[in-house]
Amino acid sequence: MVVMSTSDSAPKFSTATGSDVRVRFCPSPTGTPHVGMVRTALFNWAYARHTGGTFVFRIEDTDAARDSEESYGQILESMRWLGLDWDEGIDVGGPHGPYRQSQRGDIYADVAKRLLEAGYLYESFSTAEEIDARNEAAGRPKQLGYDNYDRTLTDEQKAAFRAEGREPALRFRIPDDLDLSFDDLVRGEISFPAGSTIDYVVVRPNGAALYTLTNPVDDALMGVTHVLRGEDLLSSTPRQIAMHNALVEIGLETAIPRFGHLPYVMGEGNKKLSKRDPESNLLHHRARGFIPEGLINYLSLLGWSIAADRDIFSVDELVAAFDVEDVNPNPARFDQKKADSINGDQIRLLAEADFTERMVPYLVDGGVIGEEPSAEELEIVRAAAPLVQSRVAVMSEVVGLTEFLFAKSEDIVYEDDALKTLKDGSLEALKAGRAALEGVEASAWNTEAIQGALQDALIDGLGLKPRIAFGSLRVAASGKRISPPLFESFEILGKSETLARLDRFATFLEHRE
RNA sequence: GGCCCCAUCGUAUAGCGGCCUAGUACGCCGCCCUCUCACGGCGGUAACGCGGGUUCGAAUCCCGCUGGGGUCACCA
Repeated sequence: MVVMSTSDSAPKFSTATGSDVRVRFCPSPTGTPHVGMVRTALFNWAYARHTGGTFVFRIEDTDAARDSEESYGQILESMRWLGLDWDEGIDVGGPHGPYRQSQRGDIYADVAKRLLEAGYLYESFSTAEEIDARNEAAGRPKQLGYDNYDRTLTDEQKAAFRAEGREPALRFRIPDDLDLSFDDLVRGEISFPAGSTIDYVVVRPNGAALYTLTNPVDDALMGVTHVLRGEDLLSSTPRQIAMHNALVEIGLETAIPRFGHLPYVMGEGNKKLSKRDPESNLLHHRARGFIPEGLINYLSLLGWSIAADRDIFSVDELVAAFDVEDVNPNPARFDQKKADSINGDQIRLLAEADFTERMVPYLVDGGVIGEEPSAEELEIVRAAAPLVQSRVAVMSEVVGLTEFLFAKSEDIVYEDDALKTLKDGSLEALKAGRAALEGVEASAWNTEAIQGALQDALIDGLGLKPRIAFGSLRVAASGKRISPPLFESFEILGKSETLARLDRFATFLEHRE
């Protein structure tokens, strides 16, 4: 028996590897940047950098009703903040521009015309209401959707519709008896049976091309070899492959891109992390104090891992190790605690000077220092940095931890939980401590001297437990139960400010009795 | 409902037939360090959804079930 080869009609997928790899990130600018979107951008970028290929960045703003310039700006800013640079696309240009789909209308009109002439597209006059009505009349479940009704419209029928003033949408004709299969980069072989994919609209009656056309057309024109995108697009892949087949046939491209569907990023419960959820908002994470290194590190752990026994790594290490084929297909939950922990680890890895610089905008935002910080303020920031670097998981925490260093003694607020830690003898310790510090020469006012004086007077002299001895001093200085190391803090405050705080707190305690 | 995807500690993952009495990290608990809190160190808690196969041997391969998710727009 002779087995007929089907290879002539079988789809030809890209075989590009190494520096021939071309991937793209193509968000549509609706709403604030979402962590799932960022993770998609990250994996595309990492794959391009890993292979030495090309990373294309284009914007799919074909829906004027939903797209916004604000969102566009936020996406660009986020990409730059994260350091995800692109080789072709927005702002940097390239051979296949423009890279905003809203500026490529003529291109889509031309391709649609060629597709229509070649018979891949047909005119469809059915409205959603008419389709529903027909399904109902035929006892066909409404969920089955479009019924391919307009495929067989005669010229007379079309003319009649036009005579009524109706203009057709353009639909793509899905081949009837062809299973649509592909080898997913992260999931392996996936096949959709013939008949499970229905004809879909690619151009509106007003001539506006839809994502269903613009996305594959631009991938073809821009030479994209690997499409790495969210799992939510998985079920639309068969119709895109059918479209790519047509694009190959009309000579717009030579091969179909390979597809890889990245797992969802889930939120609480079992739902996709929604746009409403603050955890999904990249800007929110940045405001809280995620550093790019931390966010990238954590996000790459959602569906991927660098090694069996390690999860803290640099962006360079990610690039060196990343391969889409290693991506895990199951959905991952966004775990804020783990994310914070990873971010804290990355913060600790920062050089002290780098960390110091990064503190500044958070301190400005927190109202702790001025928009244009004074030299004195910056000096305090510099001195405080090493005290807090190992104490924060997110940068915004530096505000609460250091604000007392910039405050005036009269502005210190003694917090309730701090006051509760005070035991009998606190006032005595406070006064003894004050006396001891009074004896430290202003010219020798440093951590060692401060610690020595306090140690001698309170621990050795009065025989107090360190916890008792220093507890009240801590509250006096910061008003809080938790603070950076005491002696260092006193050094930064300076002798007179330190004594003023001890005096003020002593007065406070006496009046409270 | 049709079609598709997914299934290891609470979470993220390692594991791609024997190295697994299942490793790591976060979380949680305990201890140590310690002027508070962190950092750091040590230890503990906790998982292969179920049922059939295949195999000398299965977390790993196959089938079924169950469970979860997605998608069925003139949005992207």
